[in-house]
Amino acid sequence: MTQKQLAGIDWDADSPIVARQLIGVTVLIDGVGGRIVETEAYDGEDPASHSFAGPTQRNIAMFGPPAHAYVYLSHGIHWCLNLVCREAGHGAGVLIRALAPDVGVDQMIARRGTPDLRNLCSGPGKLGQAIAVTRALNGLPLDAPPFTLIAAQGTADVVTGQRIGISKAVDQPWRFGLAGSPYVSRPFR
DNA sequence: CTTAGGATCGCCT
DNA sequence: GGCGATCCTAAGC
Repeated sequence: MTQKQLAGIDWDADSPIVARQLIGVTVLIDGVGGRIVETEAYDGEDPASHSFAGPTQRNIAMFGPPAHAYVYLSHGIHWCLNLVCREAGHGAGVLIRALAPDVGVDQMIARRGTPDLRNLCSGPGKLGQAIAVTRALNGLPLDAPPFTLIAAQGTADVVTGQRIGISKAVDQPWRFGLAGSPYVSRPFR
């Protein structure tokens, strides 16, 4: 399997396309994780994106090859996971906002400190804590350990909405979710 | 159920 | 020095 076909995703496509395709894909770090139920798309020409102002030391991974990870620290507290797409140089990526906890649930419960399944991975920061996202993962390829990606089974029923927690390009409907999932960070409307 | 504020630190100006 | 692709808690309705 070539990297561009990893998990059945067209990694060279624009980030909204990839963000939609990622719904239902299983992502694991060291064998812990689950099915992606919520994503957000970002792009180098998108004012809300970290990559909008061009490459910097922090966001350099977004300008690297697709199917790699971009990890950043949010509000000094939360490590958040993005998957890079398009060709190198575009600064495009997809923020993983929520998972359905499937594999290694006990470990996720221990890391999060709550047994509430809906509270384990329902948000980018929570998910980062649950599956142990760290700065060490920044720039790593997704087709090798500690990452495991597994293609979605069948067709996912995807809903769209406004991205959360940003102040620019608020009208861009680049948030994607699995319809009816109890594990999204906030309901779609 | 909705809103408001604090925590906390690396990055950019 | 200011600010954030967030989360948690507390208080108000």
